[in-house]
Order: sequence, then C-alpha cells, then structure tokens
Amino acid sequence: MDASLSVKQVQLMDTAELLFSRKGFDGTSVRDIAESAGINTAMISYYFGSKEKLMEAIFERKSLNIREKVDSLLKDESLDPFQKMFSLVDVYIDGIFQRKTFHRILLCEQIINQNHSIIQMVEKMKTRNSECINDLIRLGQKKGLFKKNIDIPLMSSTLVGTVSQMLINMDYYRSYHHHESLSDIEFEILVKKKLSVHIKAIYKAILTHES
Amino acid sequence: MDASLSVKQVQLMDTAELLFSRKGFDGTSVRDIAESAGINTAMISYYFGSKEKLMEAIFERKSLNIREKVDSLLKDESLDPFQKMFSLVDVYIDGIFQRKTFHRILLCEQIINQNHSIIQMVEKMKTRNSECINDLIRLGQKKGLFKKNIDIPLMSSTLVGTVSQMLINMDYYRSYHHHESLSDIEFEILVKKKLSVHIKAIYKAILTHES
DNA sequence: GCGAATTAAACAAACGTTTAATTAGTTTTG
DNA sequence: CAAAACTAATTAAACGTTTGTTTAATTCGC
Repeated sequence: MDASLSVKQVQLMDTAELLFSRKGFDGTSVRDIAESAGINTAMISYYFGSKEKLMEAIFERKSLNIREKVDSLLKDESLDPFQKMFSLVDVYIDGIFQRKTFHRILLCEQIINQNHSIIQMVEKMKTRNSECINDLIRLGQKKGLFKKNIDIPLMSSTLVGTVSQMLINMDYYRSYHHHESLSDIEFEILVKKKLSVHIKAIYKAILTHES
Repeated sequence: MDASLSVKQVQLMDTAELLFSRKGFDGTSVRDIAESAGINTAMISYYFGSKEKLMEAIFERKSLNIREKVDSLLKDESLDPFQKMFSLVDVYIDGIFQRKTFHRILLCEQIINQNHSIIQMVEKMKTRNSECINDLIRLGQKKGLFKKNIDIPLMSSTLVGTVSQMLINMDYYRSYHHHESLSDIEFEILVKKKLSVHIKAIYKAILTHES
C-alpha cells in the first residue's frame, strides 16, 4: 500500500497532517496545503479525489495498531502479567507521542463527527485495541494476579486520556515546572518518563486492589 | 454580566454552542447558527460583533471556576484532606458533564489554537484551577497524610483526561457494556458514578503511596 | 417621532473542485 | 536509433458555492 504512494502524495499527506492538527480540517484550505507543500492545488483532487479523501488517507496511514505488539507480549514467557501491562502502557505512550500530530487530529475528529468513513475507521481501531487489552487482562486474571470485574474501557480512558491531556498541556506543563531550559527533545523524554511511571502506578493499583 | 444579555443573545449563544460542539467552529456557518435559532443572520454581528466574538462570549459564560467551591472545602473542618480531594473530583466530573457541550468545544479549541483571546482565557482558567488544587494538596501534606512531590498537572491530567475521554467515548462505552436499554439520563448517572469511584481510587493511591 | 431591533439584499473574499491546455516520461513503431 | 504515439503529471484559470460581514431600509416599542 505504501509502495503505491508517490513522493508528492506523501508530501501532501504530511503537510496536510501538520496543518489539520494546527488549524483543524475545516480551518485548513486545500490552497493552504498545496502552497505549504509547494505543489499545485489541483494535485490534491488529482491524487486523492477530494480534501475529505486526503484526510481518510492520512487516517489509514497513521492509525495505531497494537495487535502485533500485544501478540508478542502474550507469547513472551519471560514477562509476568504486570510487566506485560506495563509494556502496553509504554506502547501507547510511545505510539501517541510518535504520532503527536496525528493524535491531535484524531482527538478533534472524534468530537466533530462529520466524515462517516473516518468514524468507522476510528470505531474499528477502538474495538481492535480493546480486544488486545482484554487478552492481556484475562491472562492476569487467569493467573490470579489481577482482580475480577475490571472495566477495560474505563482503564483505557485513563491511559489515553491522561496522555492526550498532557499532549494538549505540554506548554503549560513546561512552564509550570520551569523546564524551559531543556531542549524540546529532552523535555519530551522527561514527559514520557513521567507519564510512564505515573500510569504504571495507577494500573498497578487498579489491577490489584479489590474494590 | 448575565443581566445585560437579552433573550435572543442567549438563544444565539446556546444554539452556537451546540453547533460548534458538533461541527466545530470553522465547520459551523453563521447562517447555520441563525437559522437554527430562528434569528436573522445579521443579528450575530449586531449583538456580538463577529462570529469569533460570539465564541469568546460562550467561553466567558461557560468556563469552569472551582475557586469558590475549593474555598468552602478548605474551610470545612468536618472533612479530612482525602474527603476534600474526593469532593474536588466530583466537582470536576459534575462540572464537565454539566458543560458537556461546551467541554467538547474546549477540547477542540485547546488543540486548534487560533483565537488569541480564547487561548488567554483557557490559560487563566488552567492556572486558577491549578492553584486551587495546590491549596488542597498542601493541606493534606501539612497534615502528613499525602506524600511529598506530587505532580499536580499530571494528577489533573488524569482527572480531566479520563473524564474527557469517557465523554468522547460514551457511545462506545454504552454498547461495550450493553447499556442500550438505559435512558440517556440513567446512563449518564451510571457513567458519572463509575468515573467517580474509579478516579477516587486512583487519587487515593497516588496521594498515599511513596514512590 | 425617536432610538433600538430586525430584515432582505448585497458585498467581496475564500472555498473545493473541474477544466482544458501543456509538459514530462515512457513505450511503440518504422 | 530517432520519430511518433501515448499515458501520466502538472499547470493556471475558471467554475459555481459558500463564507462572514455590511448596508440601507423597515419595523417595533415607547
């Protein structure tokens, strides 16, 4: 699928992704995108059919699929169920930060439900990832380490929600802790580490304590 | 300030709030708003000056201020620091759910930073609310009940992030747990209760355990 | 009859998309 | 191996809508 994409197609998608994340889908014009990418406006319709389908192409390209990683975690006998869940937390944190720009678009699009094709894609992604987490949790329950009656969507909301909120509030967080002297990369590593420790502590507590 | 608003002004703001939350600011036209409210399009410019200033008026009207509530919590000697923090959690859950529509707009606007006046308003709100939480946490630390080195923005991110994520995923959550038979109101009460118990458990763990 | 409220119409600007013409690159043909 | 033929890529211009806002005229309440 990636092989079928030309250099200019990828250029347009990357540029559009950045602009959509900063100004929203409706706040970005096809002229904006084309000009920023240094490509003629008509090429967007030529390559993708429409602005909407350009957006869909971005979603297909950037959606997070954790199935593969979770499968390898399930098989790995050197890790206990807690370590597997902790590993999943890091997969999410890394995945979201790696897709920072896309994730901002995803957040907006989940609220502003206009494109039917994208709603379906997001829905599928949620179900798919929820099943993966389910597999990991069942394993811990079968081994008697995790408590029963774990609300998976609620747990996932804390994971994704906390990371998303930090992503939104990065600038505020930076000035709050006086980390202006750090480079962007250093600061991002720090935030990811903080999130990792924080959420793992939460997961440990939720998975263990009987309610 | 509210007294200076005419009936039609409030009508326009309420209609705009609903449409902005469903289609985004840029996805909603002034004709959309006026038609839905049954008011002439020109009245938006007449009353508010512009579409942007209508948005600002909505933000001024709906921004969450927890100072008053936190002050009364600080004074209340019948509650221990944990109960005060738990009460704050409910204030946030209730506040966000009461402002469901507005909160969706807030989430989008925090990502798509276009309107300078709104950025400032949101920034002030964050700082103000952060100070309130700080007051409550210091109290618990002074009494030796809460651990030291609590990352307040990180804690807040988990609170606001989890609630926001659930707000976004309400439909998914409903079908996941097969709660389609419940009425909208019953289901919302259930979700709020689940969130309350869940986040309080998290806060208990975070505030107590030494890292 | 006076100021505020309300209207339909008009405004220029910006929107996404299409068009028709041109260029570039590859393949076919004599 | 060059010329021709053909497909794909690229362009500037034009398309008809829709956008937020303004205007000038009219209606309303007092």
